[in-house]
Amino acid sequence: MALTIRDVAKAAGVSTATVSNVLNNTGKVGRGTHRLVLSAVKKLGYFPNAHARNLASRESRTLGIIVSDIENPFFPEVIKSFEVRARSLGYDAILSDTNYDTRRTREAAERMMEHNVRGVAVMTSEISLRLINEFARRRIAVAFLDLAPVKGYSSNLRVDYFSGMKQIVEYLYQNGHRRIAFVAGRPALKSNVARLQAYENCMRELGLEPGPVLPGDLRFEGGLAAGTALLKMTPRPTAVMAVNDLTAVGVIKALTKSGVRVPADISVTGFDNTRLAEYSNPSITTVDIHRDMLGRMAADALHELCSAANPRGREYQVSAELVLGESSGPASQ
Amino acid sequence: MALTIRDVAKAAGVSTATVSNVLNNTGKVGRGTHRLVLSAVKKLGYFPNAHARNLASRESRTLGIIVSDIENPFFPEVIKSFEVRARSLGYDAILSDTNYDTRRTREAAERMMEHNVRGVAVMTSEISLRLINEFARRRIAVAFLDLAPVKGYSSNLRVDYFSGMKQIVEYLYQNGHRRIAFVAGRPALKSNVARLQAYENCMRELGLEPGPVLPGDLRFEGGLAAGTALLKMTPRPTAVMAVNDLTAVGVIKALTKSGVRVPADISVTGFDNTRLAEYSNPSITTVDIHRDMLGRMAADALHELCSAANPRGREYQVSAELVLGESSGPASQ
DNA sequence: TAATCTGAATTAACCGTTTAATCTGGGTTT
DNA sequence: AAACCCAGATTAAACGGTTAATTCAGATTA
Repeated sequence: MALTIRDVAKAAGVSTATVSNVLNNTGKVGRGTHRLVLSAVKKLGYFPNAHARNLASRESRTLGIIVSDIENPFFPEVIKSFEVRARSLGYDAILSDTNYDTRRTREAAERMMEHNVRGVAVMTSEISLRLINEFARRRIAVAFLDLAPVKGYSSNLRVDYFSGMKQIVEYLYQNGHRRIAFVAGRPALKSNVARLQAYENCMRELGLEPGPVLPGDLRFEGGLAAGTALLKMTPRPTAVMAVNDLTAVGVIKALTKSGVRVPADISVTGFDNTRLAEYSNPSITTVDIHRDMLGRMAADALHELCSAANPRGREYQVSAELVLGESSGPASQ
Repeated sequence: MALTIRDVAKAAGVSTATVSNVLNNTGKVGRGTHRLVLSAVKKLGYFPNAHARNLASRESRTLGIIVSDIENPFFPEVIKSFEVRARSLGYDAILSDTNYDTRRTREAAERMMEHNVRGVAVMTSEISLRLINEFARRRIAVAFLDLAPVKGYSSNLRVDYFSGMKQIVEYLYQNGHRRIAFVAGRPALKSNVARLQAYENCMRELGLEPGPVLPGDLRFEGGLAAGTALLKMTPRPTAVMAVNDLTAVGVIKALTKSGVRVPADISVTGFDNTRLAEYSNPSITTVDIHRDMLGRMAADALHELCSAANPRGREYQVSAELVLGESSGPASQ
């Protein structure tokens, strides 16, 4: 059917092993032959079959990444930097999306095994313990996002939510805010819980009573609902911290629709520093958690686990940084 | 290393061929044996190696999709529906991102060949004719987005920009707008040119002079610059049509920052109906081009090309539909 | 009863690479 | 000149599946 290494070998008048050695730069081939083979490759327009390669070589050169929702603006940047880094480390990268669904998560994990990945970055909470163990059994390296305690063959990327939340709370405090509400996400997600707890701890550290805490869903709609609920509260909070940017956008939308001004009447903050924070009107005060670094570190973590002789999982810290926008200001008296 | 079909065969006390036939549901295996094999598969936790499968079976069951930028909010939804459809048609799907870069586009195309895809959806303009021909030579089905004339082994998905633009222009016209500016995208992209031409034609159809046309880049920054430029114009347009939503957001940002009210002073419209249009404050009047349908149709188009005995490329139409938001209204006098 | 048929299983070749083991022949060493 | 080396090539056995060709046992038919 398509071109094979044999065609190239024949065209160059050498054996397939020689062609393979040229393509893999093993340094076992003389200069003259090397050139000869390369020119045959180019002339024929030959590309090696990735499947045959993967099958024949002892070690797989594929990394996988599983995210919950590619439409969530948090992920594309992570995915991109993961792929770029993976490629520059010599890996092929494959992506699966779970859509927050348990069945799809299982299918995604199975796909990773079918594709014989060397390692996989798991950036979703829906994954079951059974699958995690299955990865371990197959000696597939795993990098979790805010999920697992570090075990033998898995590392963990820990976003420093506490520091991020602390920066927001202190900033608001310095601007005179004392009643600071929080719009949470679904407690099923570990990272949502971590964010909420960080908020509560930071409030207490400053001698403030946490709350009110409103339920949300990480989505625009949840922010809208929370914003509407906020309007009915007495005394009304002077600031609202949302669990992520999208929620903050919803809150702002609900508030401004009712004639409440942001930030003159209420300050609103987000989290994640997605592009949305910048696009929003007013732009959102938020926390940058370096998503590109996150993707890169995931690839690095997997590479480290894969290449170490006696791999030990590590804990990676991803720092967070306050980014001021137009959605926050001094507390209204 | 990992489990193979031989392990399963041994555990079930049958040959590998039987296991293969069970897994592929060829219907050549008796009921009893079938059950026996399945239980062995389950007990061992076996998953077939996708590479070996792809290599051994004559026909590849993989489809690829190449997009220019996964961070562009236009694409994630397209990718998602493409993958879902591909999977339900029995294909594995792989994704590559070109980052608007020619070299990366070439690498993406090569990756598709290396992975021996059966067909590929090309949703970027940077692709070269040489690569397109290479696809044809290898009998790889191709589905283009707004790009190629239909040839033998490729189909084309044509978004009805004209209808979309017409709906916006007529809506603005009915609301009293006569001076309607346009913020374009980079002319290197076919779809940008199509949008611009549609705008110009629609204006002329209504007896209006097209223009001014401002340069943009499909990005927030371009919108910002265009918005700033607009403020200096006399007579100032009463409405601005942006080439996409992101640009519209930038335009709105620049205008409101200078105290110009949207839509009271100037109406602004976008295109694509990304979630951004909804999140924006004010929300954006835009055109929905059914991105989920786009992804699904791409997969369908490829499947059709792959499965037909004598494949003929087709032209697919993707309709467009006006979605009213808060960013537009009657023309200021 | 012998011949034939048929459904269900097996055998073995093949898919396109990699790679360990082997071969080859001219240059060094003694 | 015989013995030895070694860089540079080849040979052939995997890798984990699929599938056409083949075998086999039991049921059907003449």
